[in-house]
Amino acid sequence: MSSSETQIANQDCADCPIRHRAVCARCEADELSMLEQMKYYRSYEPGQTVIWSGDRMDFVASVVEGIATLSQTMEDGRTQMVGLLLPSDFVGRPGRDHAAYDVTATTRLTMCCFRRAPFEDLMQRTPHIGQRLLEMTLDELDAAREWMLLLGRKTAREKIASLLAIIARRDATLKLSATQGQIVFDLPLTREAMADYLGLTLETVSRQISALKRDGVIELEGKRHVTVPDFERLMDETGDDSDGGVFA
Amino acid sequence: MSSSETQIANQDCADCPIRHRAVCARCEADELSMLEQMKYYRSYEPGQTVIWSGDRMDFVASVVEGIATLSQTMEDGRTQMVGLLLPSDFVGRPGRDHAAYDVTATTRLTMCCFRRAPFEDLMQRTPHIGQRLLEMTLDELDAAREWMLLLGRKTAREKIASLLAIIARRDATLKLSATQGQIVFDLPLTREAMADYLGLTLETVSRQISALKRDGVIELEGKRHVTVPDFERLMDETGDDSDGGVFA
DNA sequence: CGGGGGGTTGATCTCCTTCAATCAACGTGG
DNA sequence: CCACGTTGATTGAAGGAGATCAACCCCCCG
Repeated sequence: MSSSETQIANQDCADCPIRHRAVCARCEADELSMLEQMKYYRSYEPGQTVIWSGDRMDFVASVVEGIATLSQTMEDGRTQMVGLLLPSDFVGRPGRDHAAYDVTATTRLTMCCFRRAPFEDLMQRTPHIGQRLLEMTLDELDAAREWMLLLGRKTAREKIASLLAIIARRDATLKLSATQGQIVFDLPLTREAMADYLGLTLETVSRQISALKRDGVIELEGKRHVTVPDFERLMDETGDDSDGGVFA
Repeated sequence: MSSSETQIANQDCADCPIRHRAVCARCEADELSMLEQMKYYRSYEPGQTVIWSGDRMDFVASVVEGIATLSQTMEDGRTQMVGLLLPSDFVGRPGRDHAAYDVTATTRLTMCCFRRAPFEDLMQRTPHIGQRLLEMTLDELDAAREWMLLLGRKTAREKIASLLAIIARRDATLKLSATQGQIVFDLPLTREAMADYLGLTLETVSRQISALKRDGVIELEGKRHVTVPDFERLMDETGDDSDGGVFA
């Protein structure tokens, strides 16, 4: 546990923004109240480390608000992001008492935490939690495999386009706007974080973003505010086939 | 379903080589007999495709014997392996009726199959299956993330060394021999398959294997038979830190 | 003997990294 | 209020790791 995190008041599960998508999504009223009793919130500032790889981890948690990254670092400092944690995503692994990755807040972050032992205990008695966690883990596995294709086979330009497309699509779904035509959003990551995610250097990231701007695929206002005039055009740059991705 | 696969006689679950490690690992006698009633075996020849990405998939299965690969291909032919399926590994996703990846046998392959609907049905009533599947999926997710680090940040030489180390270690555990000092094993993959796994070209794979041989890290007899005179030396070439990997 | 699959090696090219300078935005202390 | 340092980003020049294109080898099999 890091020193400068803040402990904040619990919110009612009924009003929780991630109620229908997190590990608790399938829980009945009685199951939910069990979780409600044991939950507690923690918040972190942008840039703050939630946990270091190898640290003892006595809790599991759901991201309620904000964005965090999951990353691995080699001895010589090379680092690779292995996951982007968005609201409703789950942190920690039942049955594992040490963190396997570094978890870092990139924006202000609020997490809904459960001490590990009681959570695992409840999971044994509540199939709904395990079922939902399985579903979420399978989704993460698909995402990880999609990322393996990106890391192993895509060009720098395709990597950038793919990342932008993913963020754009996520943002559009969140705002309930259409994923076609013009899309506007803010980048939640620094150039360095993007580089760590994409297996590139930050200079290459910067150059490719400039190139996409020069070619009219995107427009930039400041460093972070992005306008995609034609989402289809962006998709063409990702190298993915035109249809819906994993499900052909 | 491919045309030239063979249907073979069922084996008794009690004698099954993967009984204690597959999805069925935690099942009680009664649960096991339910699975036993619905299971059927299929075999495939080396090089044969088990299923194509996008195909309808009416079954799930466990690998009983042999090795298969899970891979993704882009329209222009670039392909990336996203998983290596070894005995006891699970194929297919409950709740998904189309394959998300190409599955190909690299050796002669035997799978223990279950039709999807009855399997999902049983899974609802049998928490032991879901629990074990969750555990296995979490392991796969860890493996995928380790592979992301390899694909995104390791050099060609480190990639080859890492792959050799993984195969060597797996082989040693299988033979119950020590993972230190001299290790001998056979490569289950062609140079091309290795390239697809590592995000390299087959030429680079060949060159780096030659380099490791030249430097005395490995010895080759034929194209496939490998001797690692000093496993620690090989580990030094992987770029991973000396201690146990994911669990620091 | 011919042919093909799998593998090695060489020459060249290119995309991305590396190293470095520069810039804009921002905060801070004299 | 301005000099200064810091952080995040852009851009340039040079170099290198790995890709690409191509020739050739080995071995098995029909």
